[in-house]
Amino acid sequence: MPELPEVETVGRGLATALIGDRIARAIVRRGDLRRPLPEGFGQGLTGARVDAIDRHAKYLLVRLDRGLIWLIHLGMSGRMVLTSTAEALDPSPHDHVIVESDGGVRVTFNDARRFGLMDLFPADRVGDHPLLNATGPEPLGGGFDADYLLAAAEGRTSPLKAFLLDQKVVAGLGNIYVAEALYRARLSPRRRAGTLGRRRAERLVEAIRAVLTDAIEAGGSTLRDYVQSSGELGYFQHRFAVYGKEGQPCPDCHCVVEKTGGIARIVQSNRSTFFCPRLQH
DNA sequence: ACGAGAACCTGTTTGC
DNA sequence: TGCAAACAGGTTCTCG
Repeated sequence: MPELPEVETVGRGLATALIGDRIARAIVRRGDLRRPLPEGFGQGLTGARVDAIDRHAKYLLVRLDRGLIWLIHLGMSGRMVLTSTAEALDPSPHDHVIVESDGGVRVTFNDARRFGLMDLFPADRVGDHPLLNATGPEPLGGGFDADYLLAAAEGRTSPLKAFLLDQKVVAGLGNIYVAEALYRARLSPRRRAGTLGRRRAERLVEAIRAVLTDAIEAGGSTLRDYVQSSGELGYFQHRFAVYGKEGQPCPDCHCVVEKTGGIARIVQSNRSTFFCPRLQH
């Protein structure tokens, strides 16, 4: 489910709910996530104060006092649900980790597929954490520009779709926002990365930034509603131009479903790709 | 080193 | 309606 904008939204929701408070209780119902939770995970969280929450790629870094970082990745199906500790504890299936603050907030990590993961480690080791080191620049940060992308794409024969999904190239894009960014940049997902060239690289960088910024904004507005109602963070449906729109008219060129018209769906790297074959080259 | 594909796991949607 | 296949927004491993 979550790509960069969703993770950003979850982080903001957690920050509002938790920062400044201490973790009064941590319950591990199932520790075999994508990787097993580390030894002493629950005890390490208990009693710690939440000082800050940062996002790096699709990871959340919950900075605790005592020099610890609680690392969270939501995987494909991970969700964070906020409720009140005043309610009775009544876990649903796939509620794997439950954390309660002394401020009365209960945070439930639910993840049916268990592709998500958590870790707890000393903050001074953040620089050499293998998971965090495996990611490229933040797309909304200063290190991501046409020069960088051009250099990264040099000589690469893989399609732009696979290239942009590679977290070492740029951090935080997933299947949805790659499709949306390529559409916005008018670039075919099948184009070989190495054929990008400067002008297209500039367009692509701009499109990636714009698509993510829009989605984060949309997440911010849904956050206000969700925190008050369902308590579920980060699950929002931004309106997409091409993702999931197979067979529908292209929003920009209005081409319709014939041989060459409408939004097409193809499979690349075992994932669905949506694009407008008429506009994207 | 790179790229393609399978694998991890479970729930939901689609198709016959 | 029922059942099986396909599919799901992520990452990582293996193989060529």
